[in-house]
Amino acid sequence: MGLYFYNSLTRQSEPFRAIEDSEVGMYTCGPTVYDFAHIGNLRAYVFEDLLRRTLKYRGYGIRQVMNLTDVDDKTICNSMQAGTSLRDFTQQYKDAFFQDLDTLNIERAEVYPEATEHVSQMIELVETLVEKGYAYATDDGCVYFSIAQYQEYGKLSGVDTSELQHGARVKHDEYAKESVADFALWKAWEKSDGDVWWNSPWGPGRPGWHVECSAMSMEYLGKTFDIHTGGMDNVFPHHEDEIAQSEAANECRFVNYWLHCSHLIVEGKKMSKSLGNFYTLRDLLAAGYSGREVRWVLMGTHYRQQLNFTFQGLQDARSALQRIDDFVLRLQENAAEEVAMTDEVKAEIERAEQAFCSALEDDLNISRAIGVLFDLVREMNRIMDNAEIGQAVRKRTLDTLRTFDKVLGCLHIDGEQQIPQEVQRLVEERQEARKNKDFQTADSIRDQMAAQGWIVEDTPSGPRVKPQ
RNA sequence: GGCGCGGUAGCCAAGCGGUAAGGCAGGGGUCUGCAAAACCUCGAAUCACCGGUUCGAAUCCGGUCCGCGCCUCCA
Repeated sequence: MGLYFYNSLTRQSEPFRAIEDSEVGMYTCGPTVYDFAHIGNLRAYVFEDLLRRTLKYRGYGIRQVMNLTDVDDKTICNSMQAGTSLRDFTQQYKDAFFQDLDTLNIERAEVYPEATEHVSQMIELVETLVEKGYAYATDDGCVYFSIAQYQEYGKLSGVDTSELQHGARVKHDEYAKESVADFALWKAWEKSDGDVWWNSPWGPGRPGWHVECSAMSMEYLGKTFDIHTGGMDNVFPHHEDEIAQSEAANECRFVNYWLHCSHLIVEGKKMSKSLGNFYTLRDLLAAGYSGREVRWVLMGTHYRQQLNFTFQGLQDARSALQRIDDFVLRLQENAAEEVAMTDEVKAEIERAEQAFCSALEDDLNISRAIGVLFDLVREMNRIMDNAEIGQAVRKRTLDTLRTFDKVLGCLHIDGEQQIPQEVQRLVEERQEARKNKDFQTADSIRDQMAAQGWIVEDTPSGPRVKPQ
């Protein structure tokens, strides 16, 4: 059927057509590095990783750009409170961010531009907008984008600028804006900014938030590119403003497909520090969960669906992954003899591969894809229960799982688990005892192994050893 | 107030006009020295509720209730 995405811009599912198949340009809104990422942020990054991996799986080349916002109000404020330079302050969270990506097995983007390294490009963009009459400078040294000048403003979010609720969180008197909906492209230096400022044609100051993504996407992906993603909350104003800036300045389409990911709630409630249900990845690791368990949970719900993150869900993930691990282990056991692949097996595998792919093609329907995976696990287990299967089938099935894992990124197929000699010796001793019908000794050896973190299971073809 | 999303078994979650995938948990069974794993099997008589459209609706339309999001820098 081909790849389909739900495009926020048109509010419907559309077939994906890349500008160039060899390299899909993708801009994914990245972290503001003033704190550790929380699981809500990470859900978005996992979603973007799934998107990236699915595109690759379908044969596209990728050029993904993810910005690191290392200057904004909060970042400046927090760094001053911490008494460190903006650079040192953000560096620790940049490092933490990449650690989190690794823990969740999120593939690296091709480029991670930092806002503070691209201020000159942002200034250029603002200058262009001023020249073209889309932006105006005020007496206090700020520059604003004039919504009134840009006819199509609101086309992404559907907001009617004339009906924007005034005053909710804006201090009217703070800025000399022509219209409340106008947004800052350049913010004049204030005392609270400390030593954080850059020179500009409008005096010292720093770029507005929205302009960074327009300038950096243009720098690394060109004026028009394929996909732009982010959280639902970015639709307005952030992405709306990006469209306005970019299309006004470049006089061409900015982005072809906008994909937005829904938020998550925790144990049925909105995640918030005051409710005590606010978690970073570190919190979950400290509680004994692994990165892949967290990845499984964050990935398992369709990205446009609100995800209910629960500790029960993490437990469930552990069990589900264990089921797959056991299946992989079973496939990896040496088959005594070569048994040809039957048509039944071949058909089963091909059907699974086909169904897995078409599920993902349908706007990344991961839940359906995972269902296909488990269908395959059950069918192949059934086949193995009923007949001896040979190496060819095992290899073919493992290859299929490897292919699935290119997208899922959390199956353990080729990680070699070395069984310590000591444990191996216990297994042999236990086998000896079992042969002599000395089950008391056999069971006590099993307990001994368990104490060392190893499980032994008896199968028709001999003992199977796996870590606890 | 404006705009938008969602409510499916004990829990998580697909399905979005043709009679309810999958995972976890639970009951029963097969296998096993015992286990474990695996397989088989049982389980939704309100798919939030009320109307409507249709031969047929969890799926479409209208209303109600509940949860959630955005409305100036929050994924």
